[in-house]
Amino acid sequence: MKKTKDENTEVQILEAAKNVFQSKGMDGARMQEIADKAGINKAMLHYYYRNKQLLFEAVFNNAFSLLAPQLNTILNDDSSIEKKIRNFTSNYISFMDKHPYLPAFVIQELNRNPEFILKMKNNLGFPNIEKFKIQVNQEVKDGILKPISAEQLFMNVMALNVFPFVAKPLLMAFTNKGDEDYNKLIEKRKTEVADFIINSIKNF
Amino acid sequence: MKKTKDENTEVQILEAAKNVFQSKGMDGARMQEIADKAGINKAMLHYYYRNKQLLFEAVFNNAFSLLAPQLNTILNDDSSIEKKIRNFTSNYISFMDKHPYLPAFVIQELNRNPEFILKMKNNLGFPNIEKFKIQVNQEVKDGILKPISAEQLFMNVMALNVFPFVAKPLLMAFTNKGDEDYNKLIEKRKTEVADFIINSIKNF
DNA sequence: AAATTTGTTAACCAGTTGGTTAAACCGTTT
DNA sequence: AAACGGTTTAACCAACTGGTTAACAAATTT
Repeated sequence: MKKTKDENTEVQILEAAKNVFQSKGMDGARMQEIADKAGINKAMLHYYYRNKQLLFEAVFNNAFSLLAPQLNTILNDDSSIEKKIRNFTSNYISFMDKHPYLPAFVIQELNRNPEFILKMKNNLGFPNIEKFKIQVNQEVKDGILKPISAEQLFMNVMALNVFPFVAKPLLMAFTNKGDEDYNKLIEKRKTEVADFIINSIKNF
Repeated sequence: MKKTKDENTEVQILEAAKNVFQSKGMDGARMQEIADKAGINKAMLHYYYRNKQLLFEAVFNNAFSLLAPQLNTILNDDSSIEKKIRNFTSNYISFMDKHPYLPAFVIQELNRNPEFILKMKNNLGFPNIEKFKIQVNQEVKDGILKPISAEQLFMNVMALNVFPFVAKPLLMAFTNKGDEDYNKLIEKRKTEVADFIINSIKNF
C-alpha cells in the first residue's frame, strides 16, 4: 500500500511495545504480539530497534522519564514541605490516572534487574533527595515539623501515593471494592493522603 | 543411589520452585532451572506437579498463606486500633526479613493475572476488612481517633509497611543508600511507622 | 530515468521450552 | 525370588521464540 516513511512506524512500534511490555513485563512480552498491535511485520521491530532488549529499554526509559519529573516536584521545588506534599499528592494521583501501569511496571522490572537503575542514576534529572533533606532538617530545626528524617518522610510520601496503584488487585480484594468503588477511594486520597501526612508531622 | 520416596523430593521441588518463581516470576522461570536447583531430573517436576502452571500455583498459594495470617492480626485481633497498628508494624517488618521476595512476588503476579485473586477469596482465612471497619468506626465515634475511613486507614498501614520492600531498588537509588544502610532505615521503621500513623489519627 | 538508499515483507532458521515416553531402578509384597 | 508398585532417568518431540535473510517496493539522489 503506502510507503513514505511516515516517521509513524517507529512511534507506532513504541506505542505497541509500551502496551505489551507494561502489561506483560519483559519476559511475558512477545515480539509477534507487539508487531501485530503495531500493525506491521515482525522484521520491522528489528529494523528499528535491533532486538527485544533494546526495544524494552526504549520503553522503560520513556516510562522512567515520565516518572522522574513528578518526583522532582517534591524533591527540588522551592516551596515549603507542607505545600510540596499537598501539591505532589494531588498531582501524582492525577498523573496515575493517565498512566495506570507505569509504577508497577517500573518497580517490577527493577526487581527483576536491580543493576538496571545504575544506568539511570547517571542520567541528568535523576531524582535526588539532597535538597529535600536539607529542607526537612531546616524545618525540623525551626520547629515547623516534628522530628523526622528526610528519608523516612520521603519513603512515607512515596508509599502512601504509589502503593495503592501498585497493589491495586490486592487492595481491591481486601477492601471488597470493585473497580469503580476503588477508583473513588483513590480519588479521595488526592486530599486525604496529604492531610494524613501533615497531621502527623506538623507542629501546630 | 537411594530411592525410597523420601517425601523429600516433593519438598525439595517446592523449595527450588519457590526460589526461582519468586525471583524471576512465572514467565521468567524455567522448569530446567528449577529441576537443577532441586537436584533432580526435569521429568520429576511433571511427575509431582503435572505442569508449570500447577507448580506455580502451589508456590503462590504457599506464599499467600504465609501472608494472610500476618494481615489477619491487624484485621481480626481484639485489641485497640492503636495497639494493633503498633503490633502489626513491628511484626510485619520482622516477617519480611525472613521472606524478602514475598510481597513483590504476590503483587507482581496478581497484576499479571488479576482474576487469580478470586480463587483466593473463597479460601478460609482470606483477610477480610469488615471487623476492622466496625472497630475503626467505633473508635472514631468514641473520639479516640480523628475521623478516617477504615479503608483509607488500612491502605495507609499497608502502604507504609509493604512499599519499602516492594520498591526497594527504587528507594535505594533515590535515597542514595546501599543495601546495608537501607536495611537500617527499614529497621527503624518498626517503631517509626506506627508512631507516624498514630500521630496522625489519634485524638490526644 | 537510472542508480541508490530506505522501508517493508514473507519465508526461513536455530535455539529454547514445556512436556512426553519408555525403560530402568529399587523397596515391598507375595 | 518373582511379581509389583511407586520413583527416577535419558532421550525425545513438537511448538514457540527471537532473530535473519533475500527479495521487493517506494522514495531520494544523481
